[in-house]
Amino acid sequence: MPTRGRPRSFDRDEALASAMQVFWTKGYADTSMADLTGAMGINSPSLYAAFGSKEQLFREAVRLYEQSNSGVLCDAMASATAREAIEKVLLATAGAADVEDRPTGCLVVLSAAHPDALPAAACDDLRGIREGTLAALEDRLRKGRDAGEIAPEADLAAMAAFYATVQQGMAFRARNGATADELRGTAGAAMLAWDGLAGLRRS
Amino acid sequence: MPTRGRPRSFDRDEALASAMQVFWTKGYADTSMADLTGAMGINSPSLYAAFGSKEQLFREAVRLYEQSNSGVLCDAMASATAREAIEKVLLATAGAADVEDRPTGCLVVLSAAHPDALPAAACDDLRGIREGTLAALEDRLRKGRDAGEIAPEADLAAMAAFYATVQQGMAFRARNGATADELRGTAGAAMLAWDGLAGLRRS
DNA sequence: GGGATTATGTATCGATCATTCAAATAAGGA
DNA sequence: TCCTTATTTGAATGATCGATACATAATCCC
Repeated sequence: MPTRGRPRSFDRDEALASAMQVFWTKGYADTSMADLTGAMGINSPSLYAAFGSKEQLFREAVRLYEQSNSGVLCDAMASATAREAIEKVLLATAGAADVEDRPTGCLVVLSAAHPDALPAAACDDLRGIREGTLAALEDRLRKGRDAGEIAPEADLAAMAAFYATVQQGMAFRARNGATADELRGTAGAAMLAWDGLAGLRRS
Repeated sequence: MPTRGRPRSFDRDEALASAMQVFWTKGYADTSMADLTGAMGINSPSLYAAFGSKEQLFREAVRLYEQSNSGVLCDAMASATAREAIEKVLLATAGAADVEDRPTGCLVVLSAAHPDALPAAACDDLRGIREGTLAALEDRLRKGRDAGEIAPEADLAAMAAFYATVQQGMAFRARNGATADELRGTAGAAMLAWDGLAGLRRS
């Protein structure tokens, strides 16, 4: 927007990405301004001019994270069946543990381990994202039920909550060293509950 | 031990329990000495004299937490069947969300969301506890397999990892407002994977 | 009661926290 | 070229961090 004045000497998007990595790794409370300016390669006045405050920078980092990952969720939801969609989400979560130069475990989940340690607005942002993901899962299940893949009496909210819980648990395990293969095993285990949850169990 | 000198004016165990609650709620990084001394009702020199440092106090709080909860795990493991044992663990985890005057979610799990933010020794303690829990689950599964409840070819490590993952996910959801009933639903959902995991699925 | 010993409250340490001030610098518009 | 605007660097803000020094208070042993 501002065409006048001294031009910014750093790439705002790159700096934001660097900040996201730091928050992702250390969490909000334990990330200091020195950590951020060091990783971003700028001095604090530049950070404040470009992002406003540590809290606003965090919220923007969370937004970037969410935008970077929403594609994966959408792709998974676009699968032919609800079962495939859920399975893809879990497998994608597992596979992320193998990507190099990338912190392990979901930023949105891990950041919310101690909500009281977060600024209220940031906490609300995170909850909104989690609720959005949960709603996306439930919506996809509903479509699957309408398509006859899931019994009409199935508890779709409980089903979505279960798979979200598994995904969140996988985030913790990934953060603490679990390999992608181990997590894929867990994803597969969770899918073994599908028929029972979907009311398709042959008794 | 020291029978001489001025006696301590506070109950060390009570103070430790208070400290545990603070660490449990806010996490290690975001808990300040002021938080601790306020909750414990003592001044910082007394805290340092009795506990050594913030880090040592945290580690002791973790030990207290583990001791307070190991009974529940042992009781569950003592169930007649491996299936019951696992189910009891999950239901106990769910039920804890309803207990008043007690932070929600597992301290050991939630504290490990950002391992880099913890002192190394404390991080090792937490990992040890998690590995111990995992080993307990797997041992109980092995006993169940030996008793014929689980197929010989079942992957016990993957099975234990799955249920540990669910438990960790439940800890996270409890921390973010899930009710005990919602969590019990998730526990029940996880148990629907049992037959498949145990190799008992009738095809 | 006197001396040894340990805990306590107050007051503070240097370091680091998030944030901002001030002066120098680099661009566009006239 | 000079003015305006925006960003830069470098230093410094008050607050809070975890951790202590010191003098006082309370107990036991003798």
